[in-house]
Amino acid sequence: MKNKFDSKVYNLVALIPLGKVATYGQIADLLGAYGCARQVGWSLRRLNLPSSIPWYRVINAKGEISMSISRNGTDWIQRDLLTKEGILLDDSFKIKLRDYKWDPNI
DNA sequence: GACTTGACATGGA
DNA sequence: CTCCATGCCAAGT
Repeated sequence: MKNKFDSKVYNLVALIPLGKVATYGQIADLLGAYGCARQVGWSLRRLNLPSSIPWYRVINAKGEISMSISRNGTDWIQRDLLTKEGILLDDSFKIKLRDYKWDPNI
């Protein structure tokens, strides 16, 4: 929580209802930083594990899980957590955004 | 201190 | 829907 940006990201991500997912674009937009989706991921990337934030509910616009390089192998854990929450993936390992996309209370 | 990379989004092809 | 190129901002090297 270096700046408000990070705090907002965590707060917003924490507000994502269980069984729902949000895209970086939505998070960034709600933060008022339209186009700064990368920073959203950056903030999470720095403080995800030591936090109780459901970062795994945040995915990219393609509906895929944001798995990067061997993040200690937490990439598959993310998929597992999502599946446990009822967020199933299709054959292309893509989340059905049509059904699981979070509807932010504007 | 400057350049490159990064868990992305959007628009065009 | 997928792939390429561009833009945003900050951290890492």
